[in-house]
Formats: sequence, structure tokens, C-alpha cells
Amino acid sequence: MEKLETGKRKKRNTRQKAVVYQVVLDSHDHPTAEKIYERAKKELPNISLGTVYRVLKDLAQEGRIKEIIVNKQSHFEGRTDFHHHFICKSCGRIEDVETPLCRYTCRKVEQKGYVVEDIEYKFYGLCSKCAHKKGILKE
Amino acid sequence: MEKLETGKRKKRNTRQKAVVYQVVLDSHDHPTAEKIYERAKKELPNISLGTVYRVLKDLAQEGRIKEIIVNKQSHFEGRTDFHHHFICKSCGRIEDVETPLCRYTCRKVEQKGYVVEDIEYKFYGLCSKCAHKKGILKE
DNA sequence: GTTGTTGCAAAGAATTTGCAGTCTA
DNA sequence: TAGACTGCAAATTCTTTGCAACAAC
Repeated sequence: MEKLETGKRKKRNTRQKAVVYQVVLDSHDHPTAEKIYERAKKELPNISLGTVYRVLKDLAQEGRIKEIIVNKQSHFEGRTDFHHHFICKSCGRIEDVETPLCRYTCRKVEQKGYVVEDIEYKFYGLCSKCAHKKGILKE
Repeated sequence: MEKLETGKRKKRNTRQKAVVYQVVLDSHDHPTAEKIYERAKKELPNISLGTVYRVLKDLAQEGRIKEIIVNKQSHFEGRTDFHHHFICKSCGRIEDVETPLCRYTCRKVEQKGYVVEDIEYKFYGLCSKCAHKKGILKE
């Protein structure tokens, strides 16, 4: 579980890293590594999937992108401020949501003696598009 | 994404299913399939890991147990009422937590046009044991 | 010139699946 | 006795890693 941080070696700015980062910034659909790989290839045809994985991990570690795990698969987003996600069970779409009162809830959890470092809320159901398609939401 | 439900065939009550279910009920540490397999083998030495996976999926589908995914790995619990989880980044322990105001937050999310079916809150950080061990919590 | 980074392919880890035999209802 | 379930092993899927060549600084 524990991850020891050496952090001694200095990172280099490679073309691959720049391109992958830009792809994530430009994507608003929470793409997977595979999707990012496809998009990055348009700019850098020789980039490899392994490199995409490595770069994504670096970027997330540096706090420049965020990783969201849905169905045991990593997705990434360029938005790094505090927010949460809604996942449509029908079409798989991931959408950002803001939640009120998170700080209050978090304080309640800390009262049990935990030190809370990260919070992750996920809401699953039907996005409005799919809800309408299924006739569940009318208006 | 979409999962079609046939649900025509009638389920049978096998010894394997009963044993796996009992193991989950008796475990309060949110075990993985592998752990459940090890525990079930004490009762049923010939049970296979594949069967454990199949039975766990069935039980979860029937709503008799709950699946929690942490680090892209499935864990299971016998407690099926509404609650959430705290995950210790240091020791990996998963603990149940209750959160207040969930209904209020959920209503806020639904105001955006989503139909919310499941809610999942995860809090990551240090459990009280590890926080004390690291000298972060004193009292 | 160092040494971090890449592309490639092979390895890993967790889970699922095909199949022939077995057991439940 | 029909067909659901099992054990086994092979297959899948997503991700990580070892290594020699490459490219930042």
C-alpha cells in the first residue's frame, strides 16, 4: 500500500509528455489511456501506448491531471479542482458534478478519527439524455 | 455498457454458493475474491477460484452482498444497507462510514437532470491506527 | 556526455469464460 | 433427467515493466 517517494531525479520535458497533456486538456469526455493514445497518435504517430500510460501517471502524480476510475478502468481529465462525477449506466458517459456540503460531511467522517486526504463521490444512474430516451424523464 | 437482463433460468442452491455467502457474512474486513476463496476452502477444499467469482457476482446481483471496488480490485461485504467507505492509504484497511445529508446532496445532483440510482462515497486517508503510528493524531 | 525517456514486446494481475463432467431440483 | 453449476485451464483486458536505442539538458 505504502508508496515511498524518492523524487530525486529531475523530469525532462519531452514532446510525448507535452502532446499527451494537451490531449487531456482538450478532451472533455474523460478519455481512457487507449483513447488518449489514439488522439495523441494524430500528432505523434510513433508514440506507444506504454509511453502514454507512463506519461499519464507522471502527470497525475504532478497534479496536472486527474485520474478517475470507472469500472476498474482509468479515465483522465484536465480539470483538477474539487468536483465529483456522475456515471451513466446506460451510455457510460462520465459527467462532472459539484456537490454542496462536502466539507460538512468530511468533518463528520473525521470525527471518527480518520485523517481524510481525498474524497471521491460517484453517482450512478441515467444521464438526462438516456433518461429521456427511456421515457423516465418527461419534461 | 448496457446490460440486458434475461433472468429466465432459475437459480439452484449449491453448497458452493451457501459457503461463499456465509464466508462473506462472517467477514468484516471487506475481503477480495481471493481471500474469500481461501476462507471457503477450509469448508470446501475443492472449490475453485472461478466458482467463487461466479457465485460472488450472482450474490451481488441478487442484492445479498455488496461489491466495493478499491484500487481496481473487487472487495465484498455482507452489509447491504446504505453506507460508505473509508480507505486507509497506509494499511489498505477499508472501514464503513455513515454520511449525513446524503439525500440532500443527491437531490442537488438530480436537479441537473440525472436519474440517480446508486451513490458511492469514498474517503481516502489514514485510519486512526495509522495516523497515531505516524504521529499525526496525538490524543 | 549523462541519464531520463521512449518504443516495443513480453510480463503481470485480476477476472472471465469454454467445456466436459457433476449435482440439484 | 434436464440443465444449472462446477473445476480446471486457457483466454481476456487493462496496465506495468525490462531493455536497448534515443534524446533532453
